[in-house]
Amino acid sequence: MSDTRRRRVPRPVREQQIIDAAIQVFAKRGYHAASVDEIAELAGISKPMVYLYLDSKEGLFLACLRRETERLVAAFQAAAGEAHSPELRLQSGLDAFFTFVTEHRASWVVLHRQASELSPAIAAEMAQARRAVMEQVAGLARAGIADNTGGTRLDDEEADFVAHALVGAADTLTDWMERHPEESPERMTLRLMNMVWVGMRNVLEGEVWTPGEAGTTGG
Amino acid sequence: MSDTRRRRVPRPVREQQIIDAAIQVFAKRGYHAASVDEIAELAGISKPMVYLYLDSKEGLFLACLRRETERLVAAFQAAAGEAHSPELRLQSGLDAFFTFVTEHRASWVVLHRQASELSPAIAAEMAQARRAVMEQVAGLARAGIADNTGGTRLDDEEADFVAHALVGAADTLTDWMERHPEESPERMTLRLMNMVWVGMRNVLEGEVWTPGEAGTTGG
DNA sequence: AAGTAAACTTACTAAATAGTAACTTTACTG
DNA sequence: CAGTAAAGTTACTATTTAGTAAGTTTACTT
Repeated sequence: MSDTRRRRVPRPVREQQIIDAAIQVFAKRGYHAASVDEIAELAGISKPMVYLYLDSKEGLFLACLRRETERLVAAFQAAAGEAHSPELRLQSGLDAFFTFVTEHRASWVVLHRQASELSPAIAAEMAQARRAVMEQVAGLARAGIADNTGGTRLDDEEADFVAHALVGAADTLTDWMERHPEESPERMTLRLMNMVWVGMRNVLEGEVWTPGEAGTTGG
Repeated sequence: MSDTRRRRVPRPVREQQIIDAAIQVFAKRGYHAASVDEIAELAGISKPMVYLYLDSKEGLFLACLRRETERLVAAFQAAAGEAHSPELRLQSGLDAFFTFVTEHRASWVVLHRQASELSPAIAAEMAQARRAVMEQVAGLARAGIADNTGGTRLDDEEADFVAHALVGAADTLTDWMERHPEESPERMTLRLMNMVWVGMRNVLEGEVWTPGEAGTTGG
């Protein structure tokens, strides 16, 4: 309402608007089915502007990928950095993740659900972005469990296993969240921690689950 | 070597070969980037045959989706059906899942990593296929936990939460498996059960994880 | 060994769309 | 109030690729 006909937007602002639009369209259609024309239209400009500012469709996608990865990792780190124990850091980090995904659903789709159909250059950058997220979680898992058990340290392989399981669970749980809009990110985190935390300790303590011993360890 | 120039294959056989090829190409390139020409060439025939037998690109993709979903669900059910307790059924089911994914990696990519970029018709079928898999796991989770705790029953919402977390974890763990080829499906299942099973019981028993109580319940 | 139906091909059309060349318009500066 | 650089446009090309029409070849029957 402040300015209905605000043409002539300065470049840095326009670039972000283009990326905003691109994220929506990429998420909705997928990389190939997304047309640069549609992105340009949603951004309120014509196609050549997109090419002038972002070089190519691939460059545009990479810009989206970079910006959103940065935002997600920043949110995760900011949240985890505030907490005082490793366990609380994992909680805060998961919380930040669910909050981010709730508020930027399209971003997450772009970041995570475009595994195939991409050029090698994009695939490489994608893998790296994924590794960055995974490394955050793996770090917390490793530190958290080591702390709880008094010094024993998960080796990188096991921490990585845990991180993959956690990120995967969190990812798919975003589908569940869509059908349960009443569920807050905080409650999502609690539920997931409930499911996973005790088990994570078990893995480390050698308290192995074995088929057939159902119910003998608990309650 | 049995027959170097085996032209003129009967239709049912050729159809399966086309679907085989399509799965590889769809998994490698994604739905849109995959060209019917490439699929035809990989199948050892020319493009019009694909259209004659499978109607359209969409029909071809749906055929892939249906056949592989059927196979996965069948493998899961067969494995789970053999076991005698709900807990063992979940174990067997997970085991079957990891085995399937190991042996048919491309199928899993097609089934699971093509969320966007699809026509409404395909998206609908995809969602249904996903629900079928999810329902298997949710059923086992519900039954398994109810059994262990002596009759208390997870409501559908919670069983669904658990199922989403499990399927999501298993999905992303396939990435981890790729970098750990020495890890058998059986060991994957054990690790995941270790991480998750005790926690699942906790969720149900109201043994709530709360921030700050780290390490008070365990060893 | 014809006859025939199923298996298969070549060679096209039509549409979509990434990317560009050549231009026009606005806002700001001296 | 010119001059100019940044912001923006229209109108094209070149390529890719889903889908088809019209024809050819092989295997199997009688």
